Amino acid sequence: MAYDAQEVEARWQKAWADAGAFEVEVDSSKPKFYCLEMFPYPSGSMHMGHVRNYSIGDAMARFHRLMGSNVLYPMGYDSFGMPAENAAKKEGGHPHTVTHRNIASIRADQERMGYSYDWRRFLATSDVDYYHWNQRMFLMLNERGLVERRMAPVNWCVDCDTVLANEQVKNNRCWRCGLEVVQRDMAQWFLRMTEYSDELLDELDNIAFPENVKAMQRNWIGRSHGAHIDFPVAGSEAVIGTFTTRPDTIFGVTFVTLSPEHPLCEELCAGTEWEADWSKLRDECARMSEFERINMLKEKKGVFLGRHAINPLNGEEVPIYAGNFVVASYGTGAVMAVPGHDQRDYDFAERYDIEIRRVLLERAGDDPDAALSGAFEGYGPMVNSGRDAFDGLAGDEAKDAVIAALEGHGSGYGTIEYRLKDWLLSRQRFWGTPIPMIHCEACGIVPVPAADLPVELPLDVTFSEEQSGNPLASHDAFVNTTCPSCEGAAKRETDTMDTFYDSSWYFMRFCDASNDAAPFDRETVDYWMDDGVDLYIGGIEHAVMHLLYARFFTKATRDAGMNAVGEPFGRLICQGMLNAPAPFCADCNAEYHVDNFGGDCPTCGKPLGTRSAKMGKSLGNTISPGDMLGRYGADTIRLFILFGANPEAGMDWSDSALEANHRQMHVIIDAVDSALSMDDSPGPMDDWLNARLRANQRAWREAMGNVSLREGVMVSHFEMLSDWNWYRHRGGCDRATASAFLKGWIPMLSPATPHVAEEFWQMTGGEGLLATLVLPDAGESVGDTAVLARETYLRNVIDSARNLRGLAERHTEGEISRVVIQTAVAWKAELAQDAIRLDSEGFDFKAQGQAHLQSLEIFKNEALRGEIFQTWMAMTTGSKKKRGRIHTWSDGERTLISSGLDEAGILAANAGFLAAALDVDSVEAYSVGDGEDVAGKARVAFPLEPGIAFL
RNA sequence: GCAGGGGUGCCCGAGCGGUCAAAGGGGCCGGACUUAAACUCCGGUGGCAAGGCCUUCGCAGGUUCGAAUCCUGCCCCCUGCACCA
Repeated sequence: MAYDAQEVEARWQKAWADAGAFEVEVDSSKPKFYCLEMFPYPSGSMHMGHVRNYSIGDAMARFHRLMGSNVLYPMGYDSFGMPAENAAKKEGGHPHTVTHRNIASIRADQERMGYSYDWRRFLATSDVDYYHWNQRMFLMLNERGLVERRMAPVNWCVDCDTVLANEQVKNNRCWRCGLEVVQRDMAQWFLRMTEYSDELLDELDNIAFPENVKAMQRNWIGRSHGAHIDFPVAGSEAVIGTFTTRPDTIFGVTFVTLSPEHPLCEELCAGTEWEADWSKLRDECARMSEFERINMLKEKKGVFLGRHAINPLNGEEVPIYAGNFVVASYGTGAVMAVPGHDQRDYDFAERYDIEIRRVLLERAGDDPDAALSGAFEGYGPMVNSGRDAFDGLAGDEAKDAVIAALEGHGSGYGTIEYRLKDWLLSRQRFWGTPIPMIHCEACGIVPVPAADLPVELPLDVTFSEEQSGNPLASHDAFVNTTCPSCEGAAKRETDTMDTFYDSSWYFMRFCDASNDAAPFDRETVDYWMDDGVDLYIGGIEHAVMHLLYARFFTKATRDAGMNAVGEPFGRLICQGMLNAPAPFCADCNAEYHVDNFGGDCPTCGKPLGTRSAKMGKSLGNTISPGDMLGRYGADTIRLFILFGANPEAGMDWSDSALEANHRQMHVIIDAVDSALSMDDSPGPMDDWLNARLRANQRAWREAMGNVSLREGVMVSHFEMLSDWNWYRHRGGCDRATASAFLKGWIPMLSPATPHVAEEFWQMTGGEGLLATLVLPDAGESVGDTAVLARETYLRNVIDSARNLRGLAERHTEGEISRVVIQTAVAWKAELAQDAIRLDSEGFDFKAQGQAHLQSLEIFKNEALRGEIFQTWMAMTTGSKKKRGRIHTWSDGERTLISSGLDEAGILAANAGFLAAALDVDSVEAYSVGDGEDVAGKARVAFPLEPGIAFL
């Protein structure tokens, strides 16, 4: 077959589309498989990261179709967001136009790759028939008390002109533009995600996410068990509330630290000599840049506020400080300081010469008065509490006792703190879902009634570079409305929703994408979402944000009765990085733009080397999918991507490997061609090929089922081929066998290289489209083990002979021209059979092996005794370095031995083939004793390991 | 600092107690085919050696009859979080 990838691929893509091959509906008679890739933002054209993501997903979708599943595999676009708005400003258009242009482009790229999406389910979140349902869901969340509007200090990005959620701030910088984030106080809309903190955390134990993703989420939620403890201020009505995870150290408190922004600070020191120092510290912290903050980590600073706090359990007065290391937004923004048992407090106490007190022992029985040379942060029995009830208690017992005492005094209680904050939802941007709320002077804030939805984004807005702020706010027709409650004049909310909201439930919309009466139908979603999305593939960058929001949302809709499942994603696969070579300076440990290839390091001037680095714009080491498609076609790229690395592993782009994969495509095509031109001539290799097909299919099913695509492709695109080659090499040429082999093989080719596979399917006269075939399980035939083992035996003999050949050449004068193979003498084979039988009965060879041997008839032969003993030991117990053969023989080998394999017969029957494989004129094979003992090999001959002599 | 994941032959990568000098691929070398190959096929690719032995899976120890695989310590790399009380 002539291979024109462009023609073949376009033709089959059209055929699949015409046949609606990938369109699915709920069908409870079949197991479902929901395969989903993380929602792409349509940024123009597809990049290699996308190609890897979708090639993995498509292979899995196609595999599960072959396995008989009803596969839901949809595609759509997360199309709200700033880039389209910025592009619209640049070209003086509307983000809607930009968005749809980009969607058309990326979709065309995806279609060229041959991905098997059910395109009827296509959706774009910026289309009103999607965001309508965002608004409906918002009303639902509001009714359930999960929406809240409150003043809050928010992270503000000046460049993006909007607020950011905590999750969207990285190192105090905007996740999108990298500009430093500033704090502002604003009225904002929140979703009360913290209502689900515990479930979000606890359910992580039960879901199949990669460990690192779970760790990141746990870390992000940051649940700490501890106690709230109130420290009254001496000579004042004020009380300092603190949070601690170590109530067992309360008797070691020697000062209390407030964050400089804490409202009590000013109250405590106003008008005193201490005020100036405090306000200096506060201002310093307020205008601290990220860089300075990191430097500051090393320097713990504090100022005394001139007042003292009272330890509620022992009445002691301890000084109150403001400290730059206390975070205002975590816990209460105030910390009880225990320098003896907290390293940070220890450092602070040393610097300001505050008492360091031991109140825990490292080991029971230690000296309670032993000085501390650093903080002991472990758990140990309490000492020096001054109260009998506590000394000696340790760990949880100690904590519980202290909490009980605090609760008894009314000066504290056990509590739990979370690092997780509510989801700040509102954005002061245009290109997002309008929040369906109305501000009425008379009635306050009123939700838009469901019947009045959707609140649509106006299309008659012109964007320009000069504009600042949110165009919605100045769009009178949008803003001015009437109050649904009093019908008076009112104004619409002009904030729009964070785009992560859109992607928090899209996987449920895909299940029922054309529903125009509700976000989705419950029965439909319960069918597809049972146990969650079966395979969710995407990047690690969503480990916290998207995956946490989506989990929260699914639980909220579950509690609203909209769906049954609580965890949206059953199995998550985070694809590894895609790397490509980039110039690298080893001395500076820096990577540079590809423009520097072959040049010198811009920093130190030394010649640059090369290193694999994450593919990206900044280094310019990207590969264009379009170029590669034009050169090699989709199938080659897909094969390269899947065979290059397993989905979760990092992967290096390599032009030479890509070319090698393209050659592999040609080799497979040649093999299929050859299989189509066989004669009707059954031969001894037919059974072997059939057995290999069955064994390979089993291995392939297992690998693919585990998403070990590299292993799967290795079987389908490499091992099947080399088995075919071996079959031919061994003289196989039967039409019926070849045809059966192709029927089994071609479907295995389709997950990775669907276009050529479909072409082959047609060439071989396969029924219908391969894309919709269900591949029957080939199972296993009883004789397979023995058939495969016989061929393996032959190959092993060839391998050993090849290994020996080099040696033989050095010890033989003249050219080697023939090989004599002596197979093991009959009594050795009988011993082997005996050993295998005993082993299967659980015989203890160490304890009874020798006695058994001595009881055998053959052992009476004194001349053979030494050899019999050696052979028996080699078979059963083995030596120090090598285990007995009964432990190393494969099932196949045991079968061969037990069935009394005629080794010499097999070798003699294949003498011609062996001679060719070993590059000699002739090969002679006989059992030891049936011919001359050439080169003394008779003694070496062992069952399945014949003596081989080169002459 | 904390957490998660890693370090395997020239390179990429599998293996995770004995069948392991270690799958598979890339590269390189040799042979066959061919007018010629950048195609394809076959073989080789740690060292010595008539079947055995020595050295090797980040470094150093340990457990075991036996360790790439298990344990301890150390070094290095990647990823995330980071003054979280």
